[in-house]
Amino acid sequence: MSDRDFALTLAKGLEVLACFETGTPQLTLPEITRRSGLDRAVVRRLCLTLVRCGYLEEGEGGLRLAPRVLTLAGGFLRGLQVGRVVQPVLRHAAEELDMEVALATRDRLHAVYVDRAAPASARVTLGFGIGSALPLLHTAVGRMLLARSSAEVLDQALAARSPQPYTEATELDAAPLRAAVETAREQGYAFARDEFELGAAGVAVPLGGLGQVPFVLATTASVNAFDESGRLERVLDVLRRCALAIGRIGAPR
Amino acid sequence: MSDRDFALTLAKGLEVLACFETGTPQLTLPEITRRSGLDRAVVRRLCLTLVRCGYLEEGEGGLRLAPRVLTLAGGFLRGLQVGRVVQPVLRHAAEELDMEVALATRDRLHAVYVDRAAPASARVTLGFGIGSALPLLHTAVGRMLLARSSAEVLDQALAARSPQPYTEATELDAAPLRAAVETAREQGYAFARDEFELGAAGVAVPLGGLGQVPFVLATTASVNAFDESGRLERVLDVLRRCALAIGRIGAPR
DNA sequence: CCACTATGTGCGATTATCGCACGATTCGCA
DNA sequence: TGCGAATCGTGCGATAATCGCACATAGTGG
Repeated sequence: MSDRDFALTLAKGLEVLACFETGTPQLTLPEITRRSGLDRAVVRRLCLTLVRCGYLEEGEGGLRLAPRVLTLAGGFLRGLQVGRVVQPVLRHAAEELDMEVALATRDRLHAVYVDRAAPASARVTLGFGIGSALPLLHTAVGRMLLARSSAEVLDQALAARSPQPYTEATELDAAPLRAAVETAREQGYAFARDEFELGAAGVAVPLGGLGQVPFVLATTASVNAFDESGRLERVLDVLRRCALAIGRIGAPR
Repeated sequence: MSDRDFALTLAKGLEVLACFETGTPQLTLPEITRRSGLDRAVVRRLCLTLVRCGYLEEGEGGLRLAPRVLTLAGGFLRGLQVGRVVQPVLRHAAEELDMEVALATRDRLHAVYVDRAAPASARVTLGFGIGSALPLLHTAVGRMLLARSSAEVLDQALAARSPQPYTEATELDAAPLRAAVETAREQGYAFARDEFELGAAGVAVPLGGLGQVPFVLATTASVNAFDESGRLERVLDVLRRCALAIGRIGAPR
């Protein structure tokens, strides 16, 4: 049928795995069948394979991801030297700014946290950690990532944007969204507030990149944290020094 | 050939992915061929598939894991409510003890960090973060996990233990290792020092479990942090209250 | 009691996969 | 420059693995 160099069975198996990316703790066989659009018998056999390979495990009334996927992610993180070089820098910046600081990259049409640090004073968390996926269009991280991605990606993101707003401040029109990304590219940083979470604001700066994929450094805080005059400049300053300290990610090997 | 309910191609593809778990940043096609033992042409086609599905990306002279695996791990973590409930508890405990605190589980024959927090004062890090894999036999985390796993797992771990010691203090004989695990089971906590990293010591306590797989709470510090009399008791006390606060993991859904 | 949904699995046809083989290319080293 | 080793790309025929329909069972709720 399709390509000679494309293992269809593998792709379907990965498709099944991807059904769990949404964070649903448990999925039943019929649910996976619906989400993937594959044949019921095929899904069953693929799931059995995934269980035997240790990527899924069966709970009562459903399947869930196994710790195996963490080990895989660990391989990714170690390859990037996240534990040794990134984490200390983020921690330091988080304390200095008294804000949450994160390193993020892009997976398809989402921004994804690669590492993250919060200051000791932080009492409340938004619940985003390593592997959390955020929208590209309505967050500072996402817009900075888009500004450093190809035009095609921006088009795809706009085409795929959800018609439901996250908050009352969510921008839904294409033109202003394009403009926001363009602004981020021109001024070298992105800023967004209230569009994704009411009361939250974020700033993001670029950080070189690994191959095609851009990385960015971002910080999140409650909106009023940026009210103070000069605060934004200070945040940008710290983030940029932070970016220099981390350097070209994954480069030294 | 083999089972009717086992997708061989999918298993081989996962095998290829698993080659990257060791943390090697880049792998060339011939290297993957060697590690996996598969046919060269097969490896090539599987890798092409993995690239097209977004799990691998091609760098100069090699393949590496793509951010996609992070998104997958994010699904696992969200399913466990790690971001919202676990992380704040760990952070609090880390500050209270002024030590690194981690939640870990078992993947095959390794302990793997599910989440981790370090106190603000921490200037030096061992470089272990989410997804890091630690040996089961020579760490406190690992021994507590073994104490809560089946006897078969312990046997497998002993059979697979590396003949090279990590440090001069690494216990290599089977009998004392079995005894250490048994001790951990009896006294309800595990302690280890110097066996994995010279100068480092760790304590671990159980935390209920999700299905078959046990979870444990662990803390790490330099050996002399435990010299002070009564310190161990205090650490155990905090860790156990921490375990209660997290509760039966993944249970409330 | 029936309709609906979930589940397990046999089996024949299809076709995707395998893995050898041949050829091109690059690179290091003499 | 020229040679050998290693990497790489990819036809192609045979094989066997996969597909997906179909039948059968069980649990649930109206």
